[in-house]
Amino acid sequence: MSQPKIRNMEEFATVSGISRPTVSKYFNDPDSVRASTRAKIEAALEKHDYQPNVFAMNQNRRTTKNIGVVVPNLADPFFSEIGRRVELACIKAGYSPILLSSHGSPAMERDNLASLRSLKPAGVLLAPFGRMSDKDAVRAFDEDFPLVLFDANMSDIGQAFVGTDNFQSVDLMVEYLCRSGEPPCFFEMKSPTNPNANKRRAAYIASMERHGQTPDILQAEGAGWNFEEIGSTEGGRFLSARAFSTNTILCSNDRLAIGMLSAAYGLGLRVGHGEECDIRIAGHDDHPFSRFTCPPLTTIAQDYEAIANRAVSELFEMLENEKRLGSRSETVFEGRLIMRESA
Amino acid sequence: MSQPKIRNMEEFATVSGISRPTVSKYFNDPDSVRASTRAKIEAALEKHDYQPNVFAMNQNRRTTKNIGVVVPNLADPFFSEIGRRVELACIKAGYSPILLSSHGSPAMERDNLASLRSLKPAGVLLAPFGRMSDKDAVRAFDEDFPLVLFDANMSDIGQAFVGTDNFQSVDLMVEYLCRSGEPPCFFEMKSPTNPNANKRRAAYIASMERHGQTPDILQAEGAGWNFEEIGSTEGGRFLSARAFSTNTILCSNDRLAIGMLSAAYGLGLRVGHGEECDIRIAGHDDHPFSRFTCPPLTTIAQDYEAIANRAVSELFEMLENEKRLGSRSETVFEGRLIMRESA
DNA sequence: ATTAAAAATTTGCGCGCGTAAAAATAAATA
DNA sequence: TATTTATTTTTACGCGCGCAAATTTTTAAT
Repeated sequence: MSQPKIRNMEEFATVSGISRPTVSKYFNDPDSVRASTRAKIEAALEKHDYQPNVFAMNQNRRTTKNIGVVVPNLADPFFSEIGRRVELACIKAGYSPILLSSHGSPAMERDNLASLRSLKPAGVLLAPFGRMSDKDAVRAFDEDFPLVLFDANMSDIGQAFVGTDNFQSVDLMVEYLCRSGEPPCFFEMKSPTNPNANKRRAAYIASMERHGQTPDILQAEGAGWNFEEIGSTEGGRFLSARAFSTNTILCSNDRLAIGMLSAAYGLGLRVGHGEECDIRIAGHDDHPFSRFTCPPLTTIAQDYEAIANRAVSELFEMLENEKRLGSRSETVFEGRLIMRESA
Repeated sequence: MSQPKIRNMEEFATVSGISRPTVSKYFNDPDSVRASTRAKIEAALEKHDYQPNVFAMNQNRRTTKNIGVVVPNLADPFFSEIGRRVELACIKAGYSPILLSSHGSPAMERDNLASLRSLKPAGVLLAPFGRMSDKDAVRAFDEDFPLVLFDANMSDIGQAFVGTDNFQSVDLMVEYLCRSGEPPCFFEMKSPTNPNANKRRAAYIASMERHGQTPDILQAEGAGWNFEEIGSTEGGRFLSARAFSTNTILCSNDRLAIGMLSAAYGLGLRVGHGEECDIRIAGHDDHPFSRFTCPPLTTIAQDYEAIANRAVSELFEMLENEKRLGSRSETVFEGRLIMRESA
């Protein structure tokens, strides 16, 4: 922080006693210059607080240090949580993450990818809508940039996918519920926005049959992202109509379960696994608030940290190898059963 | 979408039959060129899908079209909601919002402002931590860029502030609670991270005294952003110690209230305003999930939409006038009482 | 038709940096 | 010390566009 303000890299190179191209090299990778040179530059940095012009830097670069991160909806705590972890992992690796939410709209997902194009990102981490996504747009993007999908898979798109093993996680829950009481019914959205929902339904059916039970699936009308609202309204309707064949309900995700809990409360039903309880309700995802529902929600915890870290490391591996791998990798982490009072 | 790909503005100008500087002018403001010229350019755009290089554009521009939006914590639904609305309002106005979360850390708030500097934003909308913020950094930023604060105020920083009138909103709640039952105690964090918390405490005291009641404030130990956790643990402790002087508790915000509800449930207390209930619990903010708590939470709704829109319009007014206004404007919107079952 | 105003073009410079190739220097090895 | 190897410097060019001043063309008004 001295008087004469540094205006550009040329001036900074002068005051640090190093040539400009070398300084440029330093900023692209501090380890690529000799230790003594690096020390000189960093000494100068202490005094003069110069930082290269981002726009000029990226103009001629083949690839920038930008990493695009696109999630379907930041208002959903699941995505805000996983987005946060991805963001931090990128910063830690020396990249500039750009976190974009599609606000629940597949059209905006397309727009977000278009915006990212102009930022020449080194790579992109995308949690796609899935079936609702503009498949052509995503595929085209995949061809132009290193792309890693997380949370929701799309067949043959992206160099890698990282998510949760829904079959394992749902089976874990079904097994627990069957063992500890009546077998679960399954409550979900009629037209789910997310491919995981379909996998969970399939997993539920398979798991129930394996346990010699008959699957019972109830689907809520309604579209959009107001899952709590839908869970409450439609779930309440089913509850008061006694539409569930058993006293145990497995919801496709925690947000539906939270709505269902609200409906049960409104109907005066006692939720839980105690003797005096009327029904059991379980969810999936370990939503940040599911610890504080009444009663606390039994659910499956996805390993946010592992998913985020693996997605990032998959991408960075691609970036280092500089070339697309021949094979597409799919990584799924196991879910953990979180036993609380609701089931 | 034709064969010969357009590489730069020069080429695009050629195919559209317009000179490059005029095309440049068009991209900076489509209305600044003659209608016939605009038509020609847009016709060419249909065929050739060219878009200017963002980095080259911003390199020499005095001011970019970037708008920085910084919130303390996107994991908090309040900020994710208001951030979303601000983002959309910016896009609508033809700007490029860059939404940054400080993840609960004032140090990252400082870093975020530093990152924004290098993006030469046309203006910045900041929801600061307040007392915890790096005041010097924010003030310095204010001197270099058009800055509008929202949600939390900092005296004499920013050209404008937009938020909620805590005195009005808390008074509304206190008045309702006093009228409909026992006067409220006040539950809050001992060391709040947000200036609104202090205003709400002061508002509570003032309002209670106006109603001829004695204020009773209980403060929870603990720091950080796990408000539900703190509300549950500390709130539960106070509840079981019968530390509250009345049966009515006004929480400083909804997240604390959600924790408190969870604690009350654990203790077997019936929450609500009915005859058979033990305590009443109320919150503040109309958190997206407060409709689905058990029982649904009585609270104060902040006018997210109005705050976001006003903050954006305040900023854009500054941008148009091109110069800093002499006076600093402060706008606060009234809160609405949302009566549900918890109080 | 003449004039004035508005818009478009031409010309030309420069932004701040990436990058490549060749030359010079330093460090590591024999 | 001589030689090899790794870094750094020099030199030079270009990226894609903003911007300003002067000139020309178009449009509107008289």
